[in-house]
Amino acid sequence: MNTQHFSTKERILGAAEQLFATHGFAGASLRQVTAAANVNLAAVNYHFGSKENLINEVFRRRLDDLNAHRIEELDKAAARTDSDLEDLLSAFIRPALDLSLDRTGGGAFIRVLARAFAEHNDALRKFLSDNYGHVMKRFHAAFAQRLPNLDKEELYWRLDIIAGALTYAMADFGVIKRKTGVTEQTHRERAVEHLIRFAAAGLRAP
Amino acid sequence: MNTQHFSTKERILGAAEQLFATHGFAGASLRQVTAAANVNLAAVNYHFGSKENLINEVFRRRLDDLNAHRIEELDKAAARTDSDLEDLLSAFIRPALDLSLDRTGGGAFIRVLARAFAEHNDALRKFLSDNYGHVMKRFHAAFAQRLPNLDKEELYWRLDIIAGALTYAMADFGVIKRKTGVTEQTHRERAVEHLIRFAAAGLRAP
DNA sequence: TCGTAGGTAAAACGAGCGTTTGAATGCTAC
DNA sequence: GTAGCATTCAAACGCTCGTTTTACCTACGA
Repeated sequence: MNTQHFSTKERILGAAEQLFATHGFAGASLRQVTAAANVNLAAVNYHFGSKENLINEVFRRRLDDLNAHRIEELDKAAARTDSDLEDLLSAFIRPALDLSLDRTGGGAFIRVLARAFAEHNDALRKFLSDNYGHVMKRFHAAFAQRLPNLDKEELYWRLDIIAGALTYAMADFGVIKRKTGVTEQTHRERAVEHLIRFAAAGLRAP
Repeated sequence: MNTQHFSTKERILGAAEQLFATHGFAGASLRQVTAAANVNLAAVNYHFGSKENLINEVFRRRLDDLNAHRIEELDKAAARTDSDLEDLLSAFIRPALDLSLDRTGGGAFIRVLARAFAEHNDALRKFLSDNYGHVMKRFHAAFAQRLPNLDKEELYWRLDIIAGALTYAMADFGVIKRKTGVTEQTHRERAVEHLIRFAAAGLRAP
């Protein structure tokens, strides 16, 4: 993580992601971050202006990719005529799984994202809604097409529940512990399979 | 909240709950807490010993009640011969709803609980598992009886997903905004109805 | 070769942190 | 009424926080 061929900005972002995931935004200090990144303390304010803005950049770095992949997968699923509910769910869920398994710290990012929900920060919510609201709209439309008998508002509720369960599962909040002999990757993939099966049945509920 | 007929300890616990929910454990200072509680700064260390211990007491105050109510409701549902899956889910979910609507700050506590999951604190997880693990066991047994064809491990996964979705819904993490003219109470009750319907279908999935 | 701009460095700023201290206060039992 | 105890209070402790300042390095175009 601290290897020298990453730029100062990249090393700060990586270290901040890890430490925000572990200790929270208030709990991780810039002195911890810069020490972990092996850069000078003043580098954060030089490159990012403030701690607040560093937090925003930690989000931007990952979310653009995540939601682009979701749209990409959704388009693929929509193109095929034989795609079902599980395929749509997979388009939404698997990119998050891939990110959580990314070896450059994506797993930490999912935990950061979960913290962001807990922060209940209005500015951040607006940022998420403004930048990624269209993704939710696209998925809603796709699901609505497959579930023509489901009330629109009811569908919104159910998608919200799925997003919550996904965040919870990917951030490893749950009580189910990984068994010895099962890799982290396998554990997460199983969680996704269970989640998709569960969510598909929930969506099909009358 | 600051009315004088509450004891100093009670006023500190109430103010701490609110501020931990809003700003997190690290983000809320004892100066903020004692100011909101209208007590002297030194009162926290006098009555609770440390900030760390104050956090523990905030949990203990609510969780004993919550899980006692869950067991109570579960026993009631189990006693009736015509009880179904939805009744069991209700026994698990409604006490959390009631707590979230409690006018003495229970709503804030649910958000504190969600933060605790995000903290990923091993000591806290052990505390929760030690003190309330038997509740999950009771519910697992009850669900297993109603779903004899469902694999035991599969059931654990699904209950974990439901707990995640519940935490997410009750802590108001979701993107669904309360419409004007709908009270907070009504909004939460609708969330619970949706959640129970969704979860019941998910549990019945093959 | 020199001037300049981009980046890094160490040190310090004022503010706020959790905690401790010791004196003042209120209450109860004698 | 007063001794003894629990509680409250103002003040201060040492420390860490995010941020700013100022000096220094280094590379590159003129």
